[in-house]
Amino acid sequence: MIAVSEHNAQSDKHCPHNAAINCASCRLSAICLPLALAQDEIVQLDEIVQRGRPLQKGQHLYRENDHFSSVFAVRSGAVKAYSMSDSGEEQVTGFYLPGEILGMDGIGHNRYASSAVAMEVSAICEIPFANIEDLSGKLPNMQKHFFKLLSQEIVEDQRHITLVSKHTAEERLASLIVSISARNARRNLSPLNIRLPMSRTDIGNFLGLTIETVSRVFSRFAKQGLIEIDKKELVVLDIDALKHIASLGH
Amino acid sequence: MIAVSEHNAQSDKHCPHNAAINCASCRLSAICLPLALAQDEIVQLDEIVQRGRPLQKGQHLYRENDHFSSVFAVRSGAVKAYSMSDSGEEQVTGFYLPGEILGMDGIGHNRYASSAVAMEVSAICEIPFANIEDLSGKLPNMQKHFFKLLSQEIVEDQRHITLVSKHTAEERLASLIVSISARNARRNLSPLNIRLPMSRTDIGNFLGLTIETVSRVFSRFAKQGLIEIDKKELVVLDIDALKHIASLGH
DNA sequence: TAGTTTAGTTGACGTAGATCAATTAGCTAC
DNA sequence: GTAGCTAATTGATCTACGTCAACTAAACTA
Repeated sequence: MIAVSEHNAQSDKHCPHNAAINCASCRLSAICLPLALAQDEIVQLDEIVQRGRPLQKGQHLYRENDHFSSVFAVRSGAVKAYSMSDSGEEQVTGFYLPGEILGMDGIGHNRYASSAVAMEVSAICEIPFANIEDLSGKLPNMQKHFFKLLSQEIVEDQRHITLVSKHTAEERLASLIVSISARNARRNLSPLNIRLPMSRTDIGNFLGLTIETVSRVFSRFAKQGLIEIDKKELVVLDIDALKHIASLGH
Repeated sequence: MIAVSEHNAQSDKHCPHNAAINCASCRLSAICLPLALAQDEIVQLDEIVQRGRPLQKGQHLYRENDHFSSVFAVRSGAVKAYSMSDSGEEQVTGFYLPGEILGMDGIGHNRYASSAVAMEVSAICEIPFANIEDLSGKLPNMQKHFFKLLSQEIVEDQRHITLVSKHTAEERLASLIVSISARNARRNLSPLNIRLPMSRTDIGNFLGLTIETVSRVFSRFAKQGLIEIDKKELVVLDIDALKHIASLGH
């Protein structure tokens, strides 16, 4: 585990990835804790959250089959979760942006079902699950919050199943762009000027497409005037058109 | 809601779908509550479980966007969950066999994200979620159990994403056969003589394939001597070969 | 500054599975 | 009985996307 608190005072100063030092003042709390948690409840949660030194690009937060002990909230940067099939192939199961929570797939069998790796320098909050369980027993709102979080991930995954099993390449990619745009908006970032933290390979893997198809569809969208794209810099020119494409049946 | 308790004493006698009248004596409890629940804890759960009259084939347990109030355990029969995309297309999100629990996708937004319909005459236990929350606050084991259930569904869904986005038609169908076989075995039914409760259309929809492809792959498996199939009666002749196919990379 | 590596783009071609269509086998109705 | 369903099978053809391959442009290094 890399994200646990280490007291390296040096790197903890003046670093944009260490802006928040507690949940109550974290400007992401509205996403991370979309809550009916009272002020004192947040304080209690705050006490169990561990904040580590930023993860460098390529560093793992946890690996598939590691013993499960914590869930994690992304504070800054971006994290990719992926699992290996028996046959050794990688499947990207999700991208996690600031305010989002990952690692909940480990609860069921006390082992993580996926690995998580930073796609860029990232700050992470670690929340030991045993403490969440304790706190949930005492605070009904907390319990409810985590039941909801888990349930929402189920719904998301089922939407993703529909996406990859019934939709065309254009619909899948449009859907991802719209999703990232919406998640940027939630954090008060521009929904139209996006920096994609993931590679084409990751996008393709996540969407069940090859890298070549991803590249071609980006080019096609650009040619149609829906986006401008240069490497990882994406400008959305016609979000409505993309939403329309994303919601088409196949 | 159809499955709530109605006191129709008539139909509740001598019916194979009403064998168990409480959780403690239900022979499915090992699956439904794969638990560290103590005897008295099971009794407390038992008190909140409502057992209704059997659902007829085609009857709904709940519908997408219905107000969420309960999760459901299948006691006998088989249930299909599906959702409608914006474009009006059906996506089968899961098949639920005796001992399995459905409806948890409703927790996140207080509305079911899918509809659930009986594929054959089915007996269902309804468990009001508010009571689960109460009980979970009091019984840490109960809380843990439901956290696990939700997490396991996430893991299952992610496996399914891999299946439909990275595997061939043969691998998908072999995987489904192996899954149903294993779930039969868990209930002490034959893992080799299977009655499929779902139509070819449902299978195809679940696996992201057309009905024709499903039919062709069944025929191919039969020709290769891996199975015998006649309508919904499936005999598995070579489970190891099917497991091998199911675990191949594409 | 050239030399290597890595990420991405674009084109030509092949294929798994979709689509379209015809046929069969139960079922229910009357 | 036979007319009218619906579910499933099988064959012939089509196509979206994968595969293979060539090329470009950053970024890394020595």
